[in-house]
Amino acid sequence: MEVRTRFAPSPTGYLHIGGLRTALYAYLFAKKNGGSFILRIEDTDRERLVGDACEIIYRTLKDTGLVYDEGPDVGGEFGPYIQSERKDLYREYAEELVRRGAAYYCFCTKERLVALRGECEANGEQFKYDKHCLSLTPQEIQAKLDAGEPYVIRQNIPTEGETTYTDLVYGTVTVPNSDMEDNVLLKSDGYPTYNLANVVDDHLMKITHVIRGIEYLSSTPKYNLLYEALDWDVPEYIHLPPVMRDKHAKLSKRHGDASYEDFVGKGFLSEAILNYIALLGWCPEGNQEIFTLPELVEAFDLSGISKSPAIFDVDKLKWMNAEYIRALSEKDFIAAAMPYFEQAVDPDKFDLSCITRLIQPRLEVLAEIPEKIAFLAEMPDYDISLYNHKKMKVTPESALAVLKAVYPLMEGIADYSEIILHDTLMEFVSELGVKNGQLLYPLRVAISGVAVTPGGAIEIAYLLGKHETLSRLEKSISMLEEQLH
RNA sequence: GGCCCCAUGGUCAAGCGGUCAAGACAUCGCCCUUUCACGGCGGUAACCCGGGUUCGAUUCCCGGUGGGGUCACCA
Repeated sequence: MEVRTRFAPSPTGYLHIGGLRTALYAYLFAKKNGGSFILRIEDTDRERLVGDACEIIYRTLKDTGLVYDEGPDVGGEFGPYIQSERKDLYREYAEELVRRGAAYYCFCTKERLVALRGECEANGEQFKYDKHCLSLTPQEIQAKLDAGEPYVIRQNIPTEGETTYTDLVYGTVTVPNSDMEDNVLLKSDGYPTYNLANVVDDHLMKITHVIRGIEYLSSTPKYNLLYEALDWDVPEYIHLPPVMRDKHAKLSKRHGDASYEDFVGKGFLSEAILNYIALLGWCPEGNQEIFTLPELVEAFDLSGISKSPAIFDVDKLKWMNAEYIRALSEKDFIAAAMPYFEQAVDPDKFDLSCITRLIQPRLEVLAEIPEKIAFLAEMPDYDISLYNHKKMKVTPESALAVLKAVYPLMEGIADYSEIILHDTLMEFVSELGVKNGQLLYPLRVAISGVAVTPGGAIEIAYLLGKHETLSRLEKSISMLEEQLH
């Protein structure tokens, strides 16, 4: 039988990291087994809908390469793939469940439910619907229906016994039936709840493996009771441990945790994010950590899925992102970095290939680019204490002397290329009989104006061009002269 | 609180009865070096506790503790 998995998000906003990981695993499992990956939108809660949430979901899955074989915007033979468009379907099955005794009409008012809840709390008991409407006669039910009384359809859970199933990650899970409640299957607005919709759709869409968060682990027996009542095959279950922000809390928007889009906005590469979250809760057999999507598909195996929560570690994501940045070809790097280049400099004025060579190995996230190259656009005001370098035995005084000596030399370079610059300066170093740093360190400060730069004096002098370099050098020399005398 | 699930360094984690208990991130030190990175080398750091089972438990069982999940006309 063909393996079919699905990612079934509810369109309530952006796609968070945990949700994206669920989608990833569902995709990997399907593809690893040569199966299909389906996207289904679960929008049965009409009050929590967020306008463009579906678009965000489509876009994120496309950006990350998690292409779904069937879904709202791509079609498929089991559509529609948006639950609100399947509304009428659920009522049929809810009524069938009623006919089979696995569900029943409930006309209880909100007020009665609230009262019941209050009563339970007063007695220190766990609230549980009391099956009040289960005792209604068919005639009574029909009368209420005819009178147009609002109603819901509830699942009729056995009061005794227990329900067991086997999860492919967690193993055997057993829940006493008495602990489960007669949940609402069909709401008074005619929409199904998750309890009904997930069962109906997973069956109709021929989903073979249900991959979802662990929050469904203990309610799965309820769903299985539904499958059984309808004489349907129960799918395999793969529940996933949560992705945590820290030891106590899950990653969530409410706590301001970053979403996939936030990370992209900060200069994280899509591939790096996906690679990192793949390893959050799953471990491949070997020690490989950097994986392309196809490699992940190849390596993915259920036995590597962890059972305990995993804390999201931005530091490791940063490291991995840096690995991905460094692996980019020059062309790809420039393309990805261009928006950031533009924030700091006029890209037309600089040798981007050279800038790339300098900053590519020094970045963890693309967003660091502007701050690292801002000095190229304009030399900042700086303090002459920058010239102090103990190990190099450089002081503002020694710097001044060396800068004055090197100025005419640089002024005299006719063919101002990186190589000539390098050879000229290195030759001068040996003439002076000093260490490289005693010339190059102060020179770098003099033309950059900052303590830390990507690349050294030679590269910076080249990037700046002869005119700008000399002008900055001149400025630095006069500043030193002014302040030292 | 009831029920379900989980438990190896700060973090991700390998391990699946006998290991000096992998690897990665972070951290620390050294090397490289014109600053900072990159790169290379090395260090610090872990089996939650108590009972069993066994010749032998990180590994199996039970209890405790700790953590997570769930108890909606949300998913």
